Amino acid sequence: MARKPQTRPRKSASQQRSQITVDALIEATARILVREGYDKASTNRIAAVAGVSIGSLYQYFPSKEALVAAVIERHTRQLSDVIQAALARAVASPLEAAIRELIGAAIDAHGIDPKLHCVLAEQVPRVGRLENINAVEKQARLLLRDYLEAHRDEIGITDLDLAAFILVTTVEALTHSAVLHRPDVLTGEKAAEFVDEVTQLVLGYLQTPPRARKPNKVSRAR
Amino acid sequence: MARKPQTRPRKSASQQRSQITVDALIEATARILVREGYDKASTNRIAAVAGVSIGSLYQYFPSKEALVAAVIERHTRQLSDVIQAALARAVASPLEAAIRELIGAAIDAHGIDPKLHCVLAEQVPRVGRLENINAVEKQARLLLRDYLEAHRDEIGITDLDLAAFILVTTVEALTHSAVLHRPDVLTGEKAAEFVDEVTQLVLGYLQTPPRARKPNKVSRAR
Amino acid sequence: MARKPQTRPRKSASQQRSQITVDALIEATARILVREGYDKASTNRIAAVAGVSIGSLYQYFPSKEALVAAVIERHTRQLSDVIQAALARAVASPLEAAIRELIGAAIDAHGIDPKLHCVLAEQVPRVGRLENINAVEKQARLLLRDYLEAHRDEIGITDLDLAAFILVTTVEALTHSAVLHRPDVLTGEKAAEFVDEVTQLVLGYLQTPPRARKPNKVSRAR
Amino acid sequence: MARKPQTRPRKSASQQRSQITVDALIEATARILVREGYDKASTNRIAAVAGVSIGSLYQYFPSKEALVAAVIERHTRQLSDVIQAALARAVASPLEAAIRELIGAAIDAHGIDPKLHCVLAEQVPRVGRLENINAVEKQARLLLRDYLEAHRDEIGITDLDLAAFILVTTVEALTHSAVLHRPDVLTGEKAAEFVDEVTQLVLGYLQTPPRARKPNKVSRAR
DNA sequence: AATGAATGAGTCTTCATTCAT
DNA sequence: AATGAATGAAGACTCATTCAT
Repeated sequence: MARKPQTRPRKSASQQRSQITVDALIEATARILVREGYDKASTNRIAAVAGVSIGSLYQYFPSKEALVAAVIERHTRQLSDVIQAALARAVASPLEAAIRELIGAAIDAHGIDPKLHCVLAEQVPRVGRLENINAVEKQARLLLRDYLEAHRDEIGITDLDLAAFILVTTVEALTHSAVLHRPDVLTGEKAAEFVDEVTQLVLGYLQTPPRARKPNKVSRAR
Repeated sequence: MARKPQTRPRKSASQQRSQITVDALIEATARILVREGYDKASTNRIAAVAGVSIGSLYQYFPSKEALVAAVIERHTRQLSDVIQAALARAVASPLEAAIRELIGAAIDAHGIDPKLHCVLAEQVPRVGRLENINAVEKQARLLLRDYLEAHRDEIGITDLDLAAFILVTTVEALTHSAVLHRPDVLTGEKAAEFVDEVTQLVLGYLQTPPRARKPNKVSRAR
Repeated sequence: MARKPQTRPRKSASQQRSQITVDALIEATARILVREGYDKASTNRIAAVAGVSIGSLYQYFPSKEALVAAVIERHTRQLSDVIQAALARAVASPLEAAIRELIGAAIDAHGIDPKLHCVLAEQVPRVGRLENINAVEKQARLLLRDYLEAHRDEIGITDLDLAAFILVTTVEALTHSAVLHRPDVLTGEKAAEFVDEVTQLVLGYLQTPPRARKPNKVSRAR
Repeated sequence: MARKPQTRPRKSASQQRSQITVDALIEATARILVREGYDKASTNRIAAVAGVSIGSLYQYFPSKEALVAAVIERHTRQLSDVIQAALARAVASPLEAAIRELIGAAIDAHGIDPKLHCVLAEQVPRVGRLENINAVEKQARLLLRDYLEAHRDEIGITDLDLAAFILVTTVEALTHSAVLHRPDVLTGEKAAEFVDEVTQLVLGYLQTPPRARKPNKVSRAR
């Protein structure tokens, strides 16, 4: 790779140029997805918005799908960074602080590019390479499980996989749904209340003593 | 709709025939969505599967969007019926039984046509009149709010709108996500455990005495 | 098929309309191939020349290849008819008359649409469905072989497969090449001379007594 | 071409380098034509296979057509050399030996790069300057005509142009067709038989005494 | 009403060729 | 000279929708 010293600057220059093109394409895709929706995101339109020829688009992305996948990946990486950082901070914290950290991270994550997040969640067909939109959640599930394991004696739950699944799903859904349907609760002083409520929800669940649980069957109506 | 009895039998007959055609088209659309995905659901294909000419399709539905909207509406109505029935039963029940009723209803609702539910949720672009997929949730939120209001003294929460939002979102998300990612927890004996856990989550939240809540701020990392 | 009597005329009418469209497309393809060459024969251009929308083109032909294949088939069928008829006449004729019949048929066949014949022979890539351009020759080979078998005692050759191969290839090549490179020998009084010469070539070969053949090796230069 | 000896070594060096590049490009083109067909032979692909940048390709060849023409020319020259050599040997030989020489040469020529020969014959559109694939035949026709002229008294034919045309076309077509459709007759002991048969065909034709020819008309069916 | 042939705007994608570095 | 990024005209093909019968 670094074998041709004299061509390095040249190559570096062209690599830089390529990178600019690639970035412009991803950015244009994201912008179109947000502003006009998935259906309007045709490759020709993306190229035009990126200020790049359609030929260049196909030099870097083999298909429209690959382009959208790149947008997803970029967005996912940003989310992931926020979540990772929060969980890293949380790992040494006591239970409640950790939970608050997690919830705060979820809110922050959903604040990264909310419009894009919605489009990716609602309009992009989860098929082929595009189905790993939920990768972040999976990852969060695993990390949280580890945390719960380390704090096993503080909580009254035995099936930690299930608990992690429930918690991550709940926190994600609440944040996501709040962004979409109740953006008011995420701004100003209401935000703190929202965090408190969700913390309460989660904490109450985790700390329930095992004996309080009654595993009686429910008669489910057909 | 089926109220007009014997009068004008001829027209009634043709109305009936029309209804059959309409149903066939909606059914064909749903089947194709499930079996082949949104992208493959072309109007010509739908007409063919419905055993109807493309011309007739456009006689009853002005656009492809209208067709998909009809599928959504039909599915939504089915979900709605289940939820409504459960909430009607729950309205006179004590808190825990009501919660279990709600969770059971959510699970039942997701069992109506899970494949179609997923496709509608994941592949159908939520644009134009197609965005009322979430109408059921809205309705459930209102009904639940009424219930909580009636049981205000049993619960330690003041913002009932927020509480209803949190509960409905949580239960829906957990059920939906379980169907998609952890179908195992919804079958056999695990199902009861799942209901218990979610009940615990919800009940613990609702019953927390107001004094136990500490509204201290979290330092949210950027 | 003939079950719906009352719709017959209607259906027949639309079938007729379809047939007109199909014919127009094949004819347009052939014309473009002749006038502008294979490369210029784009589906959009074909549709335009046929006075038909591109959508209709794809309603009847799944691909450009299918369209060209249809042209080949149509041309091939015409050639085939001429050859078949000649061989049918020849089957009861004595050797020389049969040979003359065959050569005459080859010339007639090449006169059907010489320009198209050349384009098909020279410009159409023999790949996929398009490779059976040579089907006619194959068929002629088999028919001729049967004839030779029936006249075995008049000819001095044992390997009839090889003989049929040689004869068909030779006659086809001479006619084809004459059309391309020496069109003069196929018109006017020269035509008769050409037929005489080729007849002589073929007849001389077939009638050579076996004893005249000397199978001595040739030293082939590398 | 390689005549300029030691003078100006620098330039000579670069000329040499250029020649290497040119050869690599022609070779790459030929290889791709053979391995993947005409359609897959894009200029970018050719440059890549040749280990040369697309820019350099266009430094040496003004168009794709020029590149393919160079391949044709190179192949044609190789064929030509074989044919020329054979005819040079044949010029002093008696009739039968000369004929055998010619046939052997045709077979050898078709053995030079049979795959490439087929691709050039079947897939490369004969348009523009690409149509001189048949140049070799033309040349052979002239040379053979001269030979026949010199041996006029041994043969029973008056129209030597026509005779040369018939002979060259026949021998070429038989060899070509054998390579394509009956490769078995060109290998092992069958090869000798094939040469014998073709020799017989040609010799029989040439030696027919004029008086044996009967120029009676054929009634050609329309 | 029903039919299905016809429409054509618009999509994805390729590839010969140019040109800044 | 060499490089390879960029270009964009053009091609194959799809599909929602219209309309003559």
